[in-house]
Amino acid sequence: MDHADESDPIIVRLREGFDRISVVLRAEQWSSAGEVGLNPSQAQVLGLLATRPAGLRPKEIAAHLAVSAASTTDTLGALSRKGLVHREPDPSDARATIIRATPDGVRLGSSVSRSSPHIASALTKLAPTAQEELLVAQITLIRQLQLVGAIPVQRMCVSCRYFRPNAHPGEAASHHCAFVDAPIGSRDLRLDCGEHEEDDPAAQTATWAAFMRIASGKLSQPGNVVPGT
Amino acid sequence: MDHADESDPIIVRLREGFDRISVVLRAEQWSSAGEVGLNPSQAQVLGLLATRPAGLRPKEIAAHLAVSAASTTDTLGALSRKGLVHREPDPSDARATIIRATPDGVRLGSSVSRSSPHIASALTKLAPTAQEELLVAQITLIRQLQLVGAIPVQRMCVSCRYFRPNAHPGEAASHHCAFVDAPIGSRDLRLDCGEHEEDDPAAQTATWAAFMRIASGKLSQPGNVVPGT
DNA sequence: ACAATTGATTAGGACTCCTTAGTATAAATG
DNA sequence: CATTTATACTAAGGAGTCCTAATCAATTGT
Repeated sequence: MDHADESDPIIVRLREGFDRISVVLRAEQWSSAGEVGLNPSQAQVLGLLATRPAGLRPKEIAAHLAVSAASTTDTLGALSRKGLVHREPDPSDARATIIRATPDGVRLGSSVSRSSPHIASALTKLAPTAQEELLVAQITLIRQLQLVGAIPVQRMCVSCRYFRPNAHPGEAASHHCAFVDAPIGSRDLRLDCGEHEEDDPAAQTATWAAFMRIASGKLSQPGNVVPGT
Repeated sequence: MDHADESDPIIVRLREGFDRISVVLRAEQWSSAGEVGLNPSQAQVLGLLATRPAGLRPKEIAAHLAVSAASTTDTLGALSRKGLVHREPDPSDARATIIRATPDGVRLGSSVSRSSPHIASALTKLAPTAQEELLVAQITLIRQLQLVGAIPVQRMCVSCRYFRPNAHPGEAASHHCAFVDAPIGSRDLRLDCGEHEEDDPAAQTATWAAFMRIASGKLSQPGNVVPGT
C-alpha cells in the first residue's frame, strides 16, 4: 500500500528538509521570544494556552509538545513565576490542575507564537498553488502522526464534525464548514480551529477519503495522494 | 512580486504546520539519540560531522545549527568527553580549530541522524508526486532561507556547478548531474551532497530560473512557483 | 475494600542556550 | 612597520529544558 519504504532516498531527504527548516524555526523562536523575556518552550506553551480559553491540563500540554510531564511542570513553573499562567484545581478530578493563561499571558502568547519573519517571508515566495499543495501535504502528515499517536488529535478541519469536503464540487472553495455555514477552499483549511469538534472515527475516515478525492483532483495527477490512508 | 504578505492566513498556517512537525522531529531525536546516550543537539552535530570527513570549524557548525558559537563549544565539549569528536589546529589559521568525528563518532552520527520512524512512515503515505512536490517546496524554502542569511549555503543540487536543470526535457529524469554524468529526476535532488561545489552567484540565479521553469511545468499549473526568486 | 492506575509534582543530574568577557591571532590602516 | 580593528574560539555565570525515578493523592477496576 505504501509508495515507498522508509529507507527510500527521497524519504530521507524530506526528513532532512524538515530538519533544516526546524533549525530556522527554533532560532527564530529564540530571537522573537527573547525580546519579551521568554524562551522557545515558554513561548510554545503560552502560544498554545492563548488559543485555549478554557485552559488545559499539564498532561495535555505535555502531549502537545511531545515532552514529559515533568518537563512541562518545569516550564509551567517558569511561566507561573512570570505571572503569565495561573493554575486552578480541576473540579472534575481532584488530582488534576487546569492551567490558564493570564491576560498578560494571552497577549504575549498570541503575539509571540505568530512571528517567524524568515520562514514567513520564504513561504510568501511560493506560488499560491504550491502553498496549497504544501498545506495539504502537511495536513496529510499531521493526520498520520496522529494516527500513530505521535501527537494528540489536532483541531483540524479534516477531523471536525462540521467539515463537509467537496460540498461545492468544481468551485474554488469546494469544501464547506457547517459551523460558520460557508464555503472554504483548501487554502483555508485550519490546523487548529477554535470551533473544532472531533467527529467519530468512522466519520473521520469517510471525510478523509472524500477530502483526498478532491485533493487528488486538484493536484497534478489522480492518485497524487493515497486515498484512505 | 510576492504572492502573499506575511500575515496572509495561509502563511500563518503553514508555519504552524512546520511547528507541529518539528515537535515530532525533536521528540524522535530524543528517543533515538537517547538510546545511544546522546541528546538531540549532540546527535545533530555528530550527524553533520559524519558527512564532512574533512572536518568543520566550530563557527561553521554553529551557523549550520543557527546557535551561538559559545553554545557550540558546550556541545562539542560534551561530544569530546565521550570521545566522539576530536579537535586539531587549523594549519591555515592559528585562531581556528578543526573538529572531526572519530570513527566511533562517524558510526554513531550517521546511524542516529537518519532515524525518525514516525516522520518517515508518515512520509511514505504521500504519493510519489506529492513527495516530489514537497521536496521542491522544501528546496525553494531552503534556498530563500539561504538568500536572507538565516542558514549558510547548503550543498544542494540547485547551487552546484555540476547541476544542469532540464538537460533532458520531457524525460522523467529531466535534470543532469555533470559530476556523475547521469540524468537525475526531481525526486533525486540532494539537500546535502558530498560532491557539491558552489557555483558563482550569477550562475546560481540562472540555474534556479531554469529549474523553476521545469518545476512549474511538472506541477499542477504554470506559475506554480515564482520563477527567479 | 484493596490493588492497580493515573495526574501531577519533586529530586537529581546532564546539558543547551544565552550574554558578557577574555585571549590569541589575523587583517587593515596610517 | 606599528597600531587599531576584526575574528575564532573559550570561559564563566545563569536560566531553564529535558530526562528518569520516586512520591503522593485521587480514581478505577475487580
